[in-house]
Amino acid sequence: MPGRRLTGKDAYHEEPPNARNTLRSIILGLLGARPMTGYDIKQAFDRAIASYWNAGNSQIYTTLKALEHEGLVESEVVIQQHRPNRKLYRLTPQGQVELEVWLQESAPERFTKDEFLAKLFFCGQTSDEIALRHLIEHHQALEAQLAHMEWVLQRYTQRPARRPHLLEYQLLVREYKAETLRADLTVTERAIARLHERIAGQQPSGVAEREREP
Amino acid sequence: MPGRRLTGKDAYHEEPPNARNTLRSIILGLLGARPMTGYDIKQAFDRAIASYWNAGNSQIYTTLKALEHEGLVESEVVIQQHRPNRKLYRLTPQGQVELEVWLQESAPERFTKDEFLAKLFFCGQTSDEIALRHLIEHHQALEAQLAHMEWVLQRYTQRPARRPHLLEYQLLVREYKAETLRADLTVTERAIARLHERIAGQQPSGVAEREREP
DNA sequence: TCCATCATGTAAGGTGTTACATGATTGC
DNA sequence: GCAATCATGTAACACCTTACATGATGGA
Repeated sequence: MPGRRLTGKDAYHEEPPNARNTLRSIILGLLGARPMTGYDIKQAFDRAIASYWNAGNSQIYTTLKALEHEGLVESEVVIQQHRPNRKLYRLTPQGQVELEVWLQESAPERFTKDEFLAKLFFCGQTSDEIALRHLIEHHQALEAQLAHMEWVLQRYTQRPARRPHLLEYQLLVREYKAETLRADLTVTERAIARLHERIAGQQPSGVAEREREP
Repeated sequence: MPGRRLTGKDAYHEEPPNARNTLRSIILGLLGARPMTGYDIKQAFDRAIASYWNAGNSQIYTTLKALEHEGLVESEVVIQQHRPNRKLYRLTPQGQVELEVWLQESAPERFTKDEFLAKLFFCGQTSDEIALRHLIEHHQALEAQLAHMEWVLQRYTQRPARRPHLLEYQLLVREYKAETLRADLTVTERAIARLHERIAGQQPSGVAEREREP
């Protein structure tokens, strides 16, 4: 065990200038509510957080190990009879502190990446039909996202809720995201309608085999 | 001209299963409109694309090199008198093809990452005052984004525009993004108002250690 | 029998960010 | 004199994704 006396990270860790560490903070946040396994955390992502952050198992398990190595979380193996054992993680006091620091820091507003918009931006270089297809597919995806959110919302609000105060902000985020989705749906619909019109109006001579309203 | 019969890359390139290559495609898209230098491309990002994609110089210049190495773009050095020379890139026919393929592919809808929402989600574990601060800062950031978009919009639409068809979709994306921003502003304002009320209503007494629910 | 769920991971490789390096010209 | 603009890059490293590996239980 090399260099154990130095409390692990403080001595030669030095927080690289490059680290954003959002995933770590999210995991700390989840563990702040209750002890969880890697599996639980993955489910939390898929059920509640996926629409604005996500992570694969590989990232989750390795991050948990790193956090434990740094003393921010600790684990305990819960032996089970008819299923694989669970490795249950919980925050240490240090982890609690780190979480509080993160919650108080302002989040730097970094641009978000959106491949759909990036592609749409260049659609002037291809045909309107293709652009229309992208818009329609995007519309479907937005509807699916909204549906998923509402589906999960029910499973959430039916149970009495362990800590109503925690739930409040979770619902706020949900509302925020839902509102954004609805706005996106509206703009997308408007764009689809406009494109439909344009395409119908400009090609009275049949191109391939598309039919249109008399 | 080495290995021309094999169309260049097919032979030993093999496209790793892991590659999304969005940045490359965006650069191809920009060069599809007109020849550009790395510097021009960076400006295009900052001016037009930054709200849904961005890249640092390092990524741009290395990607341009990679693209040239693969034969999708070619460059020519333009000598200048009183400034550094410009290395002007343009699409090759191959690059044109790759761009068209990308424009036709459906964009997989991947979740977007939003550190602000992630943090807000956990704000039940800290004080309402801190949450309020985050919301206010976020509101300011949203307004700044909108302002920037409108500022750029003017410089754009004043000039007669080289190719109006290209501009159309660029304006659509802008409209889309602006609409989203306005929706976000509205939800944020609503949340701020609610929080203000709550905070005002619940603490006629001291601030320090709150804890109670009558 | 086949598939989904529970549960924990490793390996490989692409993507993105920050910091650093250079250097002339123009405007305040 | 100082800062911004023009212009091109490299190095280091953190972050994220995909694919792969394992194995029992319980239901259709």
